[in-house]
Amino acid sequence: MITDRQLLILQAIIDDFIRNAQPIGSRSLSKKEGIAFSSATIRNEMSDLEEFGFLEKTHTSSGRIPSEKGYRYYVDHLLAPQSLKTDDRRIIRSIFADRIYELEKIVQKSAKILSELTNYTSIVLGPKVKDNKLKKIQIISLSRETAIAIIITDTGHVENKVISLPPSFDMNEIEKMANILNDRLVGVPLAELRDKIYKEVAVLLSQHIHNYGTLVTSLAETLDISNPPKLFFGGKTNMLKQPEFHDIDKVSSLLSLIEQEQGLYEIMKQNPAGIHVKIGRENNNVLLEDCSLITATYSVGQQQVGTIAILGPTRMEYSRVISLLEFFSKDMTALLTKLYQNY
Amino acid sequence: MITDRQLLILQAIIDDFIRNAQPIGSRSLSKKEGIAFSSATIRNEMSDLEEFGFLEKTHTSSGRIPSEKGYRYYVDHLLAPQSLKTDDRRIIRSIFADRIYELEKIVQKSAKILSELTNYTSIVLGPKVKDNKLKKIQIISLSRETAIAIIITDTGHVENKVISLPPSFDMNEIEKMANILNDRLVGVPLAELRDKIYKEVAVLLSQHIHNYGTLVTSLAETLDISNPPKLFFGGKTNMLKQPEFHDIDKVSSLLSLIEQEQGLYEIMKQNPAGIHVKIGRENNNVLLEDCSLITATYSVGQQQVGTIAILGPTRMEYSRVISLLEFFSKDMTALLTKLYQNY
DNA sequence: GTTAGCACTCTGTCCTCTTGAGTGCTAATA
DNA sequence: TATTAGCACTCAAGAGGACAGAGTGCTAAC
Repeated sequence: MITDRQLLILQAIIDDFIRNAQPIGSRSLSKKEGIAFSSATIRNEMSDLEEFGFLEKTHTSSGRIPSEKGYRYYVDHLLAPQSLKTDDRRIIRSIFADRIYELEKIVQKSAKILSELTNYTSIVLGPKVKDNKLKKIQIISLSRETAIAIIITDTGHVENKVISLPPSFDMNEIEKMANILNDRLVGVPLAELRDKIYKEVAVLLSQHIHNYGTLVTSLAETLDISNPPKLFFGGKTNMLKQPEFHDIDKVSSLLSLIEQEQGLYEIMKQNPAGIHVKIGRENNNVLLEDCSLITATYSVGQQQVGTIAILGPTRMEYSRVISLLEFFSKDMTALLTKLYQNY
Repeated sequence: MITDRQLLILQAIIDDFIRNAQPIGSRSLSKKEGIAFSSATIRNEMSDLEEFGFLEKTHTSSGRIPSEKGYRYYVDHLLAPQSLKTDDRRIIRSIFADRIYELEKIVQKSAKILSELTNYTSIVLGPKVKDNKLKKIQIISLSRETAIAIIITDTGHVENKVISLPPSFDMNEIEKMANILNDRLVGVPLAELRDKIYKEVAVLLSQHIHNYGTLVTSLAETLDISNPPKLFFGGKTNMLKQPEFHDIDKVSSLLSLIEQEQGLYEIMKQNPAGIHVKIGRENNNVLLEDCSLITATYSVGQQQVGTIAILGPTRMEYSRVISLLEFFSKDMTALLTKLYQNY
């Protein structure tokens, strides 16, 4: 079994490594405050910890560094729940201080501030709109061939799409069309609009509008708001500041992954409520082998709407980042709930 | 005076350096096709070219590399107008092939494709909306305290803003308000909306609407669409592939510049029509000392609406990039003119 | 005016040596 | 029996030297 002293040493090593990014040896560790045993004793304990798989060596006579398993144990058992500095609280609160009504702007600003606070890369998966329900749809004619559909959802999200009109469409019929759409589609989740248009609206349109054939397809396809939630980033280049990423090739492929978005989206979207830590290879992605990803979710009322994550090296300040995200996610949820729940 | 043979040599050196990123010496140059003189002769000519300031050495016994002045001469006088490969044409045309009606999407896609085609970073300054004229404004109530203003411009650009309503605002007055706004503001350039609201609309609102005081401020401030045009990027990380940016610190500060946007925006916004090349320090920015920026503009009809740029190392394939941008800007202008001019 | 030849220079690479920080093992100690 | 001191050993990183390769500038010959 693992002893208390071993845990003390493990914790000291990981804390030190997170700070200095350097392998740490028995002698320097023995000089640390709170460590009262000789370097020889520490060597023995380290050797045991290595056998358990919590530590690794970079070469035979180097100091030890934490292994993935070591970080995992540290995160699961050794993390002292650190309370946030008032400064940090204040800065996070400032995100929500301005009266901003657009969710996207809040999300964008959050990404920026979280990356500045942590010096890592922040990724925010914006609110899922496709679960939102249609509140109102407006159609405004633009030219002979095009009109704009403005879609407003129950959470206050607004989206506009250009729809193309059939060649000989009568402008007077726009209002009729809008009425039909509102009549039938209000309250329908955005993801189901397309279906509903084909199934219910098409019939009605055929009764009231000339030339409805191509119009139905055009409507159904443009109102199909199944576009995945947007990803927002902050501090994309913060990775470059970390000593473990001073290798151009590593950093290059990592940044490509970030820029591509697709890969990260897959990772972000499957996120259960609460705070989760994925360390190194737990991310199931070669490019993220040396990274850890800490995710948190935010909600409107009880409904979880988005995910926020911090991406850093495995040698990440877990404690601080977790506290930040906890605080942030609580505040964000509170704000969103207040703003949008009663629509 | 500079002789024809010197120009031939200068051109050969620059072409070679653009390809291989290695200083080039007299002997290897003498082996090149089209160069019929001995290495000694070339050495003499190179020495002259260096005296003129067109070439540099990295150290006393190294081969030569082009100086900024060398590139400048090359771009101004030696560039053979290269015609585009049909492949490239096809790919650029494909941007405009889909029936996309939203300008932003076209711009975004352009940035992506141009960066893929060149392997450099592309930057597109989106259309200036503030010169657009208001075509229609719609107001849709959202909650007790908020409503959405939808602003449509003569170029088909749509923007929505949340406006906050005074506490005891009567919902029935929304339509009245919208009518007043439309009546007074249609045809007004977006940049002047704010002014016009204070000067003309305020009076009218005071006559027809209770509680108009805070409403006017709220309207004026939210409808103030002086937000600068957006910047779109493609291939932000392409810089990392260039051998001259294999230095982390250099690349890090350059990417920060790109991520900040502000600096680049300043550079992009002041752009006269046509294609322009800025080499190294001509960019007036320490971080861009080793970069060249080639910009082109695009228009709707006669009105120039945006700028597109390619950012690469000074050792850039000027000829190819210029051809690409020329072709692109012509096509883009043609498409936009067709789509939006007759609104 | 052009070219051949030669002495010289600088970079990059390879090798060796040395130092310092670390380890593991063994024997002495509390 | 658990801890510590001591010692031999290992490895990385840095310094210094030797050397090959690619280049230059200059001078003299063509």
